[in-house]
This record gives sequence, C-alpha cells and structure tokens, in this order.
Amino acid sequence: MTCLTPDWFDRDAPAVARDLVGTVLSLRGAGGRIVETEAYTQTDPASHSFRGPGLRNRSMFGPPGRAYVYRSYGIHWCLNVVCRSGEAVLIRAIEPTHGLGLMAARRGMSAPRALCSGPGKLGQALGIGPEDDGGDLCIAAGAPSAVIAGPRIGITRAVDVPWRFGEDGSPFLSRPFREHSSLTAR
DNA sequence: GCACCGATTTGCT
DNA sequence: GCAAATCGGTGCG
Repeated sequence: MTCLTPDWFDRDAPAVARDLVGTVLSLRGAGGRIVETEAYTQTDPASHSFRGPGLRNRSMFGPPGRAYVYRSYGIHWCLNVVCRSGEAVLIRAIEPTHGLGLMAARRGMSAPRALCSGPGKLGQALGIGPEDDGGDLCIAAGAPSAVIAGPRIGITRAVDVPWRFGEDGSPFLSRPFREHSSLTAR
C-alpha cells in the first residue's frame, strides 16, 4: 500500500477535495474509501483559517498531507487533510472497507452505513483525537469514480460555494446530494 | 470577563 | 422536526 506523497496535497483545497473522492484512507488498522469531502481555503469566510493562524488551527498552516483535527460542538473530533498553506479538506464520509469490527466497537453499532457517514461519526470510528492533530496520514490512490459537487453542509457563511464533493450514488454519504448539482468526471 | 455560537450527532416528540 | 450535549474561539464591553 503506497501512500500519496505530500506533494500531491500541496495544491488548492477544492482540487484536492475533488481528487480525494475514491482514494483509500487507513489509520491504525481501520479505514475505507473516501466518498465525501469538503474544501476550505484561507480566503473562505467559512474556514477556520480565515482569521489567520492560531492555537487551534496551526496545523492548517503546516506541511501538506498531514492531519488537522478540531473539536466540533465540544463533542466530536473531525479530521481534515492539510493542502497548501492555510487550506484543508474535511473528510466527511468513508465507505468502510477494513477494520469493520474495530470501528463498530468504537461506534457502539454495527450497521456499515452508519459507521462513517459524517465527520463526527468518522472521527469516532477511526479513534481520532487531539493527539492526531498535525500527524501523518496514509491515503492511497483508489479506483476512479464519478464525482458530484454541491454546497457545503452545516455552515452559516459562504453557503452557496459548491465545495462539497462526493461519489455519485454512494450509499455511504452523510447526506444525499441534490439532484444534478453539478457533475465532475475524472 | 462574559455571553454567544458552531465544518455535529442523537434521541425524543 | 426540534432540542440537548459540551467547550474553545470570537466579539464586545
């Protein structure tokens, strides 16, 4: 299993977010195919990096290809992959392919579709925590897939920017995409 | 110093 | 469909 190199991530976040759909994320014996992502840039009002580097978001300004982990609503730990400085991609959902038992135990449920279909769920299933912030990740190339794009979920600023990407028709998405939002093939 | 809010999930009405 | 859980960052006085 060959991991994508830091150079691969050293690009603008929307491009990386699109290309990440269909790749395979592995972390400590569990993981699967990435089926949903969101891009955040430094000039994006919805991004944690919008106001510059701070204590929480310093990893977003670190080396590309590493993890940026943040706490959401004081409860969940969410995983991002750092792109070029100040930009990152939120991993929103994966299709579980290995370590199913491990992830089911962490989640307290076994239905594959409910294991990693959301940023908080995915973080819990993979055992993500603050100790992972700034750490290395292994993401491997996967089979090309049809990618669909649409507006990002759960944000209150820049709500119309279509920087949410997903595998068309995947049953493992956090939420379905609106019909024909826009289509990208690769 | 303090009140408000969020890149969420879950359970109950 | 709606509110609770829970806490660090942000904005204002």
